[in-house]
Amino acid sequence: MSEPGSAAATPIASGTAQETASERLPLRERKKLRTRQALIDTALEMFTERGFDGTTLDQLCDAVEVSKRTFFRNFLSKEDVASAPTQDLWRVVLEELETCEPGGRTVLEMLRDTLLAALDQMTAEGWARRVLLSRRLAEATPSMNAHGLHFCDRTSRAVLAVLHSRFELGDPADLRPRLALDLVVSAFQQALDDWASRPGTPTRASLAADLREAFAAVPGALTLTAELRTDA
Amino acid sequence: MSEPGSAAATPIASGTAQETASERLPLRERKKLRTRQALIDTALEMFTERGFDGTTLDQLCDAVEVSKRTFFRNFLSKEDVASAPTQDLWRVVLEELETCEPGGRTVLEMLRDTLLAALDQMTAEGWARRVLLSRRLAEATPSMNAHGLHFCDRTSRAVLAVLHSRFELGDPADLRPRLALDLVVSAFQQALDDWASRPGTPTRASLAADLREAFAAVPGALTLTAELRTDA
DNA sequence: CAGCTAATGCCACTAAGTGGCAAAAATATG
DNA sequence: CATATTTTTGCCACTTAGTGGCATTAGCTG
Repeated sequence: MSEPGSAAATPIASGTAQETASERLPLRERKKLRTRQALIDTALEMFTERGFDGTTLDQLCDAVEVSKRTFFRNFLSKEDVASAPTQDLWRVVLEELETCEPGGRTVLEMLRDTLLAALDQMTAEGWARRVLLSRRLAEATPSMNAHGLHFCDRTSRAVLAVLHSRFELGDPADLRPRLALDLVVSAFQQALDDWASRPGTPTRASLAADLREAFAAVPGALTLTAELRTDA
Repeated sequence: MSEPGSAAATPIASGTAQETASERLPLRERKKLRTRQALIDTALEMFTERGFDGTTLDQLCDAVEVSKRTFFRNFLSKEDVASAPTQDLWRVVLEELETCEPGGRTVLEMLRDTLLAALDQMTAEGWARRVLLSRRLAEATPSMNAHGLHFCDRTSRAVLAVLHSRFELGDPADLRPRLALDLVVSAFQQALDDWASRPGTPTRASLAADLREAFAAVPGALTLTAELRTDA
């Protein structure tokens, strides 16, 4: 059980009041989650410090005191461990999408709001910092960028499947839903880039602001025109 | 000289009339191009036959009678060789973009027309078939899909750079150009998917038709709305 | 405490990708 | 035509990502 791809998707109903969502699990599960988190944190640190290619899996596993075999029971690849933070967000997006109501909005607006709602739920300690490191690594490392893009693509298709299963979108061969979705992804990526390249310590709130700004620019993209430069 | 990434970007001015663009090169260059093309063709064949992961580089190199070292002087990775056909198209898109005139069109229209113009230039024998095989492989092989997506991303940025250098697009932090570009990429991918999944033997002309259709759907993507399903 | 289950560690193995250097082929030069 | 020069190739050794098998350990259950 518990294949690498699917994170910890087995949260047991909580007993008391406030819990970090990982408490009250059987000891075994908690231990698993701890090593998983240790791998993510240490990987982000080491990759940032010595570079992605400059860090071997053996070094990472030594640092966390875990066998390489165990690493691959938790993650699909070396790239995978470093992109885990972003994957958390999209997993929640998918969950949100399962229960949201259209309420007269366009698909684009609905997806934007879902994304923002999911972002509001990323309350885990240090999440913003992890996403930041992850993003910067992706920019600097081709293979990580490729992996992230691939994940994005798979997630897009999953989102599209949920849209089609829950909503009436007419002809399944209609190209518009995927165009709208790719627009959402584009806005998200762009917001993330801007957010990550800003100096200082970005917060979840500032990411939300960047997201809103990116979405606001969408309508203008269609009518944008260009003039030949006169200078240079 | 001649790094793996940059294909044959050194076409010498032709002497006589009609030439396949690779003639009249020094013998050495022609030989290089021949082995390169042999690697591409054989790779597409073997990958399609026995699967991408079911074919080792050693097997491919044996079949073409070339050392593995030579393979890596021509291509960046195992994935790279199989996505060469698509890369050819985008290289021409970039060239076209260097000389095109805005002529009152929107950026979106200009990019669409450039893409169609580039497509018109893909006259190499069997190009359509190669793209078809390449695309189907990408759909079936995660690592190839990731590689293709990464290439797309890099190319997008290159296109964006050309746009900014040649045209007056206002604030460089403006988000609209990239949104427009990602829309173009989305339409392209979608057209390619539809084209490749159609039965029979797709042609360049039918790809052009799919492309026009995809672009026609763009404006509707913004205003698309959804109703909750009543069935199921 | 005994017995079961599942995660882990260890070992050996395949295959992608890289670097170095000598052999060979193509081109330029006398 | 022979030779010097430059470019390309082949070969070999090496690192590292990723996988499969099996014994061991640690958490769970009656």
